[in-house]
Amino acid sequence: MELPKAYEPQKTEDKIYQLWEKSDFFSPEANQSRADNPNKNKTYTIVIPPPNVTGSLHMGHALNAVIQDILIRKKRMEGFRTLWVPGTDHAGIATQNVVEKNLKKEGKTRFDLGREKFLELVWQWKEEYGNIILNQFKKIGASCDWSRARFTMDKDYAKAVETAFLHYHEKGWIYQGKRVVNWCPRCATSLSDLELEHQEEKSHLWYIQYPLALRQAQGDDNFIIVATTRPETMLGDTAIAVDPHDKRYKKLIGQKVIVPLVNREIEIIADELVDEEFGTGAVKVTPAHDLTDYEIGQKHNLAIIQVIDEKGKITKEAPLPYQDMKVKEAREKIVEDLKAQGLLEKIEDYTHQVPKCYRCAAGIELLPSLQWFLKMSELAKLAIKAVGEGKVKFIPKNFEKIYLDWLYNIKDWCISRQIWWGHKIPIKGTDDVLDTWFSSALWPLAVLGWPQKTDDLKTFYPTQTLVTARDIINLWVARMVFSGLEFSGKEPFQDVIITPTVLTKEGKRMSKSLGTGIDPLNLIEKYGADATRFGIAFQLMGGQDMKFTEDNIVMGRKFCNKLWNASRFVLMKISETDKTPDVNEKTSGVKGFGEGFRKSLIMEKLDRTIKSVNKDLDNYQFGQAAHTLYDFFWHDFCDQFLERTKDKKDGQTKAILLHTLLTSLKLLHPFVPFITEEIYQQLPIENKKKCLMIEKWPE
RNA sequence: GGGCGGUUAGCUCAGCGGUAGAGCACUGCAUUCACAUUGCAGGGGUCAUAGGUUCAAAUCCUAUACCGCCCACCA
Repeated sequence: MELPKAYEPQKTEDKIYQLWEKSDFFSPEANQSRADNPNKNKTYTIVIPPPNVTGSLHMGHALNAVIQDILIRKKRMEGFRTLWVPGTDHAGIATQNVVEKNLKKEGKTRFDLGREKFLELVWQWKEEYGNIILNQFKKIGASCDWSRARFTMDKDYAKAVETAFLHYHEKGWIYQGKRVVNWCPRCATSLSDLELEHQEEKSHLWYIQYPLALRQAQGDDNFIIVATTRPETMLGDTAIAVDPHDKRYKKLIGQKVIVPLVNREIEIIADELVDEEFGTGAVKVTPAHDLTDYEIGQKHNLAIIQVIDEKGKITKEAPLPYQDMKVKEAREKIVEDLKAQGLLEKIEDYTHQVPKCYRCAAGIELLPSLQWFLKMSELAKLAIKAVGEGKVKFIPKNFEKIYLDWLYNIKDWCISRQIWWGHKIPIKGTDDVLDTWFSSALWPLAVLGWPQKTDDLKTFYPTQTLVTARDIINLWVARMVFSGLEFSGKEPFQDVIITPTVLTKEGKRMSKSLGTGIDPLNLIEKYGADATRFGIAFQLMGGQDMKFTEDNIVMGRKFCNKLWNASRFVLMKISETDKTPDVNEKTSGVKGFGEGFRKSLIMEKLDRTIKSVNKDLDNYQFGQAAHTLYDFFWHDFCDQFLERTKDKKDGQTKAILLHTLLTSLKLLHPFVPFITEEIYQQLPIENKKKCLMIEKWPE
């Protein structure tokens, strides 16, 4: 068979992917063809981190998919019953926002449509776009079992969510209460702490005089000054607090002051939570709109006056002139009014971190709201223990700290959201839906059929390896660990590989809105999926970040071409005689070519390469393995050995050529599956399998 | 404010106690014999800075400076 001179990925990849899909070897039922397979009763399962139905493939997904595919393909060749479960996440707020945005183009809001109609639209969106990203995973060569694809709002999945909720409820861990929560005025919903993003903002510290209700003795100040970053919340002040040890204010404790503009009389109280070093050492207390203030309020039995509502506007609890103003307007007017009354002592520049919604970047308000909470103390203990005892391991290990720090300081989880797209809270009279992460937390269990006692659950749970990004270690990974333990008694996975964050070459975050992203599909189109995969893998050297450069993909393409042409050479060389060398799975299986076969330099190097690649992959050192394979194949095999065979025609040389090529193809297959499969299909070997994908992995 | 990671050739990164390496880029030569997406040869680095440990430090320790990320109720 004549191979073209240059490898043409565009002509090969779809064809090869179809070959694989037709073979059914992506499913664990079909890939156990070898009788001599010592691993045939062992399973190896990965569940994909389900991408949001809003998105399309970005470099983070590509990186994530490449790693998982390398792992699963190697295990499959080792004879494990491998299962890689794909799927998508309904991504509550994110998806709802996308659909709302579309609606806005027609000048409508979701409230114009009503809940039912709006949800129909979201489902339509899901049907239309939900699988796009999964199809893009196919482009990159992902060997998922597509027949087992799941969506977090499938009917069965909803059953799992309901079961989990009711289980917690029965245990008394779920409660409803009015608490000060993070509120996104744009999305009109509560958010958990993990759903906030902090952004630095240049603002001011306003120093405001609060006049004392009773005039003090001559010579004393007749007011107390507080410093605040949020003057507008003074409308809801119900106390002034100072550090109990602060000598400056000792004699004022217990005195009353008048809240300017509001004319409410409030008390000066003492509380340990106040830091005498900051500002003036006196702080206004607004229990309705600040967590620390809320805490102080609880201790001192302060009234909670809500002056900001769910739309980010000033409520009727505030004086008339400010009512219905947006927070920002109210702030400006209040500062002006204070100035006019001579109560504004000074304004300082002040830079601080302000919370924003992680889905829409709107400024977060803290306000009292009736929400559902999940008690976390016992669940956190489970998750801590799993990592503490080494049942769940993070790679790299230092990410365990992020996980543990969060769990040690855990607060109860606000699980209700006031949006429409999601799992409804299974309690009558509640229209709220669950935090999208409540359902994601059940992913490894639910995709395998839990709470039903399915065969899949029995066979493939717990899974082995989770490959994910570090920004969802707590949001997702920690919650999967305690969910898995609570509902099955088993950790949902053993190893958690935290992938590097893909940055631009300049070291900036890749972002769609900034236009700094690189579309992996463009790379695939331009260089081929294998080149893209190899380029990515080559760069996976264990750093926390990865400044992405296309140069590596260029390298990947060159390497694939080298692989292609070396294979052409070997095939030409072999066809110089009629006799096809008898190459078996093991080096020793090559008959009739004498001792020289095993003792040749190239065979020794091949052997070292096999050992090295196995060791690296066992330790998840993907980049190192790729480098080793590159060096061996290009420099040892092509530059050295292959050059020296050009004037040789003996059988032994041919056997070594074919054997080394075949072994290299096997080792390279997890990295560059398409081209290796395409070449394998052309090899004149005995006992040829239907696909390289299920050939025996070299050990 | 706390924590984590980074700072090595023009660029992206390995090396982590014993005479500086790879890919890409660059220079010269070769060439239609698997591959020009090639081969051979080569140029290029006081390994962020300052101290310290050691016979020996890019590599260990301590500071400092930038860069990135995570966490945090200093109003």
